Amino acid sequence: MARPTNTRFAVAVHVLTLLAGTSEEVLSSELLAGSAGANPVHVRRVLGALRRAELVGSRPGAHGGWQLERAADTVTLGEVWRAVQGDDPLLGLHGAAPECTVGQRIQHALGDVDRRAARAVEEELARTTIYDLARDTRARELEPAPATAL
Amino acid sequence: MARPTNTRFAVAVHVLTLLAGTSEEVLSSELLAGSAGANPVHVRRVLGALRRAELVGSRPGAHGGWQLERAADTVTLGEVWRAVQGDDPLLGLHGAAPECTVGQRIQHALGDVDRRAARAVEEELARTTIYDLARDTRARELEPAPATAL
DNA sequence: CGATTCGTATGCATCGTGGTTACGGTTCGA
DNA sequence: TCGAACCGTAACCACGATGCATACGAATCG
Repeated sequence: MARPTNTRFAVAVHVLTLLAGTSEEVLSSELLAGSAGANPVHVRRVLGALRRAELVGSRPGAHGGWQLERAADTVTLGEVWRAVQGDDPLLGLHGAAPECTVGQRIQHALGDVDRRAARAVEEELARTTIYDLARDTRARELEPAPATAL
Repeated sequence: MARPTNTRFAVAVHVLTLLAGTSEEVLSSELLAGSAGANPVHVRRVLGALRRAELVGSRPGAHGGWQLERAADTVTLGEVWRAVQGDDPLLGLHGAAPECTVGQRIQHALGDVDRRAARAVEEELARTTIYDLARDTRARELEPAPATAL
């Protein structure tokens, strides 16, 4: 929740955008980590989750690396979120007193609320694709840096 | 992010529901903490945020305690979320390599995505009020415990 | 066979979270 | 007037999650 020092989603989006925008066949985790500001092991762990979701593929060995498994405009941020986040609760739960029936009811209701909120997030994130980000990034990259930058 | 061990929102909703459902004038933080499965200091910290949002009020001294400042059916969970969570990022950010313009663009885009997701959560949460929870809880409390209970 | 890169386990430092204790201020009632 | 009951907040501590560093094995290419 809430206040996540959790960078997995951001790293995943960052890496996927790079993979979508490159002309290379594959990119190494070390290169991706350098751009994302993380270390290669962390990037590989995140990419492992994305591979289980069949969003990316990897090739070991010399000249190995990572590549997109699907067209960038079919990969929504909602899928990325689900791949990285799973079914973890979004809002956070708590442990009410077990002897309090009221507390149990509230916990149940909060579970519903949490699921609805998680679905709302996924639907909102589904409105953006990796291609959208790669296109925007590339477009701005070609501009001569607007005077109103920052 | 989101794997929040953060219980503030849940505690806040729990406590507000209790305040909405009681016939007492005020409830002490010790009583609220007992029901919510937390300690009084934590509850007071959460209630402090809710008071700053003018959702609840407190009265010190003997026979003091907490009470709702507004009608329960006008307090949405979206307001509670905002009061407790503030503007903290929902999805989590990361620190891209500063020398990488692509990374900066992605971070900027992720900021937009995060704000949109946070707004989606608030709008979804705004569909439920404390009164809804208090009513459901009370209604079920009066039932003779359904046979399919767990 | 050696270099490169993935895959994963392990240990570690850091930080957020919540519990605990403590102390001061406020209100009520004896 | 004084003590009890509460709020308000600070300080410290323990626990768990997160991410980094290192290491080692497996796979692939030259």
